[in-house]
Amino acid sequence: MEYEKMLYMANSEMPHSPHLKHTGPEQQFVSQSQPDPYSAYADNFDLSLLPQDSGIPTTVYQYNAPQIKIECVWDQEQQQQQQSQGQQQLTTRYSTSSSHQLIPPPPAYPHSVYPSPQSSPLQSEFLKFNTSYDCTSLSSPCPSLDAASIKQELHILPPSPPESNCETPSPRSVKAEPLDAEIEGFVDLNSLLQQQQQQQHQLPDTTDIKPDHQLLRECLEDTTFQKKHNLKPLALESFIGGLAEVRGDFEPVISLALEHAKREADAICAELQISPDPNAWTSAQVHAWLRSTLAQFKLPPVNNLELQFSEDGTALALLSEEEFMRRMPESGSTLHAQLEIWKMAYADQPTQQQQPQLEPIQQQWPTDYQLQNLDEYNEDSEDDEEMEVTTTPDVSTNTTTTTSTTTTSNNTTASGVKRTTGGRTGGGSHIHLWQFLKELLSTPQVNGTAIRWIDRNKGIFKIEDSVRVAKLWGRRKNRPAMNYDKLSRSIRQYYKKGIMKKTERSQRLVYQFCHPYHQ
DNA sequence: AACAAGGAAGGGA
DNA sequence: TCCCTTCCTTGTT
Repeated sequence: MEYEKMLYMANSEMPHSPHLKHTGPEQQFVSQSQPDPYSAYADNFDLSLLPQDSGIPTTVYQYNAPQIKIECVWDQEQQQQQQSQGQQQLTTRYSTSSSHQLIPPPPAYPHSVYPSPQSSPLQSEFLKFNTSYDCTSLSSPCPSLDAASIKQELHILPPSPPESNCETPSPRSVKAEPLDAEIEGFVDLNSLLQQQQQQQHQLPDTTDIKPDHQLLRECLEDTTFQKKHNLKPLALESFIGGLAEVRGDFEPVISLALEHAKREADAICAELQISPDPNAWTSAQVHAWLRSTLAQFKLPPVNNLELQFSEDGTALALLSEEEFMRRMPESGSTLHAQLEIWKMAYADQPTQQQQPQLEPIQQQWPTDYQLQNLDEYNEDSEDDEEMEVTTTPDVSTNTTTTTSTTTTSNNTTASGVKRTTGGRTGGGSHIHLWQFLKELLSTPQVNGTAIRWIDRNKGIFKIEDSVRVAKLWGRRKNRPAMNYDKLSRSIRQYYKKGIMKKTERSQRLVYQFCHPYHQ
């Protein structure tokens, strides 16, 4: 169900324009007005074309999720048939689909699970979620985003931008080979269908049997998510022109997922009277958050929670997933992943939203308006003038806007290194470059294609996408002309200051933090 | 061409 | 004064 969401793009307008619509086996696209603009969502997935049994390619990379829609309805036989019927419109519309057909996963990978060489906490969490997921919950009329769904959406992150010089494969090439560890993902519909069939076999006499992909139908017909976020179907034409053009469309989805996380967190903040910034939590607030998250995910309560976690928020944020797992084998992964989402969500906030802990109840996540600006901030716009514009948060949104302050929260980490949580002021930021790089490194789910750890213990990291890292740095500092040449010059200044050093074996784009800056 | 290294000048807090 | 930013040259990959 999650990949379905990727087909809809956040849009500020209702989808008044005619929809592409399947009308049955003929698969004719017709233009018609819809009383309910969302009613076409389920129709876009003509499940009658799916075989009832196995034998269909249901394991797909998330990246190519929209392609499953094409592939399911567009096998070769149908193509020939429809061409012979002279359905010029459809043929034209899908004339390039053959070149976009899903390439089967490499044979080295198992059918249902593509292992990730560097499975992130979020990925592992999703895998856990995927394998233990109760199919019946798919039909829930209220598909609120839980952590797993957010995580999955976070893993649809597009690869590096076209102008990038990194080695990240393009969306086209990504289909044919193992993906970058940080962006690969999959949807195993086959396992879902098998679970559904098993349930049907186990309950042969129940009247609740749902034939003909009823489960998927219910999922697709459930437009609560789309209505809630005013989403519209993704125009298939955009795929004809190449996935590169679609790349930017994924970013709103990512922001949407982040927005969900932030809003959920916002509610929890209000309930627990805690800051949205985990680094600002006291030990008691850490315990409150842990309990709340355990309850939220219906995880078993942990005995001696206070004894197990004596850290404050700053120290908690530094704990590894392994440490979480060691302390809480059943829940550690989920809690760590959830904490990563909180950290990532808070790190993305503009400075005016990052306030000291004086009034935690007033600390809010970005408003929709600010998230929109965040999208602009994240996208690779060449229009640098746009970034110079300072905006005032829109008080008409449904979150409370607080009085703007330009406080940058400085915390001291457990290692004693001063840590700044990435605030931005109107004219740039006081964040140091090395702190910014660590910030990027701390969110591999988002920035793993741009910068990643080579050896975290030694503080060695590699800039995979120098252009992107430089752009991110320039945007953070409000320096539109920033490029890697300048950024690397700044990094080299750290050699003299003892913040960074050259690696033993000099490698391009590989740097190393000096102790204790990488702690 | 992209990157590495480093000198020099200057700006902003 | 610090921390970059910007520009530059030279050398390497």
